[in-house]
Amino acid sequence: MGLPHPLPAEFAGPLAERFRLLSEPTRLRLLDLLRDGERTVGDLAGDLGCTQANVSKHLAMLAEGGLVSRRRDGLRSYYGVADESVFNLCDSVCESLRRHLESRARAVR
Amino acid sequence: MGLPHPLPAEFAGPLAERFRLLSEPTRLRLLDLLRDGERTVGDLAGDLGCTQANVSKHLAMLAEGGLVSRRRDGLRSYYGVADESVFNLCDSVCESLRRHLESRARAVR
DNA sequence: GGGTTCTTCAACTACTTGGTTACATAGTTG
DNA sequence: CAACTATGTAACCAAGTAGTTGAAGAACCC
Repeated sequence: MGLPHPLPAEFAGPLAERFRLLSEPTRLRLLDLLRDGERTVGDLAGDLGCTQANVSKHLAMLAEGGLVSRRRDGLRSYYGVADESVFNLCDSVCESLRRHLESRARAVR
Repeated sequence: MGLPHPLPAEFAGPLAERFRLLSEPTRLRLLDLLRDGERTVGDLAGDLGCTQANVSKHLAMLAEGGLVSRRRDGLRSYYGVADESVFNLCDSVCESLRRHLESRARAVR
């Protein structure tokens, strides 16, 4: 388990791709909005204040990467979180970020 | 601790920035190469087979984000991992990726 | 000092991508 | 069927960025 070391170039690509999926504020907010349960595209677009087409595109990316799931019911598509582990990831990064900013602040002093 | 929910837009930006730092194969391989200890720029460039300028630029980004540290000694700059938690992150993502690919494969069958 | 080596900065190119607009598709309701 | 609604898709534009090349900066040796 874990990563091979040294990391072969073939592994670095897909890994980076995965991180890239999370490197966009709108996508992160989408995931967060889905945290409480399934939502429709228009619904999410309303909450985020951006166009429906834009949201649809981001959701398609997330779905392609397996982070969200899609369920069609009549007119609407209901999207939901497919991989809860992303939230642990975000928490981890948040902590690391906080540490960094704190040491940054300490350095200024 | 943890992330605020709902996630405010001001949080999504820095969080995404952090993920973006990891969304590049060359930068991931650099971090991996540093896993065993400090290395110099030219050294790393040799291992990766790319130009020194390129490596230097990537390292500067990682340093700006607090993921690597820099120590100057005479002619060379020695870079090292400043935040070991990135490796846990990579492991997590790797696992999630593996799950996704497996379910993908199962779906094809 | 002059010369050398390692590192970094600056300008440039090619590519990627987030966002919008407009249109197409599919389902629903009258 | 026709009107309407929700979603997805294609074309396009602007901004950001990875990589190269060339020159400048910094520390060592003679």
